[in-house]
Amino acid sequence: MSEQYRQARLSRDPRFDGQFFIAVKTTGIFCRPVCPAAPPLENNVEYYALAHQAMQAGYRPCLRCRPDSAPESPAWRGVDTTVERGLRLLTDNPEQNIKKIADRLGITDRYFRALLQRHIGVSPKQYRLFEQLLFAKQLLHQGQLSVEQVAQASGFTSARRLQTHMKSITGLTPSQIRKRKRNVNGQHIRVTLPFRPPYAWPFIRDFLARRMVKQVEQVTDNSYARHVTFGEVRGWFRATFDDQRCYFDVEIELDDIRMLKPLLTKIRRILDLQCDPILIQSALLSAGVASQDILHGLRIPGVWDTFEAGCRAILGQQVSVKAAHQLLNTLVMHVGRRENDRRYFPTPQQVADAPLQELKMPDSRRQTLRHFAQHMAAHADAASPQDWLQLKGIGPWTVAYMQLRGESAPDIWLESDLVIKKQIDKHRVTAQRAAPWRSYLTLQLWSMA
DNA sequence: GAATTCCCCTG
DNA sequence: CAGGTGATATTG
Repeated sequence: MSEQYRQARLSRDPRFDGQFFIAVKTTGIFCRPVCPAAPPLENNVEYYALAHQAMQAGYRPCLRCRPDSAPESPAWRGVDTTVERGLRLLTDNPEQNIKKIADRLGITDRYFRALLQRHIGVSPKQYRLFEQLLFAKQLLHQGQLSVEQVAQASGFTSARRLQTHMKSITGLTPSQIRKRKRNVNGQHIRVTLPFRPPYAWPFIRDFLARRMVKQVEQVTDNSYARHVTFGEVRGWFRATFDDQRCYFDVEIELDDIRMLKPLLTKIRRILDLQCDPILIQSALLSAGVASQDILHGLRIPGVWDTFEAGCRAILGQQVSVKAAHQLLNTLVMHVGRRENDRRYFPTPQQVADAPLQELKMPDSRRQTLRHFAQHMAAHADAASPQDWLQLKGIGPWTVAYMQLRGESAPDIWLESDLVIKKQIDKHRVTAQRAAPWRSYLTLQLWSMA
């Protein structure tokens, strides 16, 4: 195992970035496999699967390669182990208390602590703290936000707390971490979101462009931008693709800086940045996709949330992508809130209350859309696929589409889709062999049509 | 015990 | 003024 690590770090191959971390015993610093610094001697090196473990062991993050900005490991790496699920829950629900998380895992909080301690040597609380610190570190490097704002954005209740912890873990104060002067005049917050190459940007771009909602989204040759809302909080982002450096350069405007983390999580999902393309590629090959047909770096193009995905799916029933696109734009034009030249995708309540007469489609589908919106308005947080299926006019295809695009679920197989049916025969693929990544197979087949 | 808040220092 | 730090009272 350590021989593989050795080769991976010496080659500095970005495909290994985020998979493990290299701690250097002589300096007390830990790095990413892509660190530009001279590779340390094997004798002086320790390997860790998680940045948190290296920090727990007393190492501080390297200032050159910034382990805080390594791409996240795939969400599904060992998706069945309780530990991995627990870690994911801890990061995805930073506010929720440990006991609740243990409940969701079906174990007691005491056992959860013990489990984490044994497997990764970090307590749940520490894990969260390290996570916050790494995020804060990234924001400090970006240089747009004050220390106070960074503290807020990374989930600390005060700048004081950020300071103490930052100093105790890295030995440096927040402003020392920020090597350049703070850029107060910068218009936008800027963050880089890394991915593991390759990334099939042209595919994602064209996919998004063909379904783009005017005034809400904007797709250019190398970027995707949109206006968003988190309840009352409004925001905007633009993610610009950088193939060379293997990241998206993201500009952000936000009313409430505390929403920064949730927004970045959304963007990561929409652009499917945590995907491990090598894994996907081999899944596609074993399903029987010809190697010259394979789209290298294929990702799932996400949408903002399941409600929006549901609207898109319902409006896309029985019609072409082009017609669905037309309907979607009509819906947003008439129902979405408008402010100056910007427009926001409508909320479930807004759609539920709208007459929807402008939509040129059968009345039954209008009803479906309305019922769906009412349902989503009533059960905003507890929406589940089973519930959606109960609604008249929502069948397996629609639900699958919602999960594929709205949740970026990796294993959605749109078997009832007409295009997919044709493609299965034509290319003689065995979908089962692509599990648990059949969403990618679905997209691959769509793209070949 | 740890977090929070406040005060005051420095550049 | 922004940021860093020690001291203090309060809290669970």
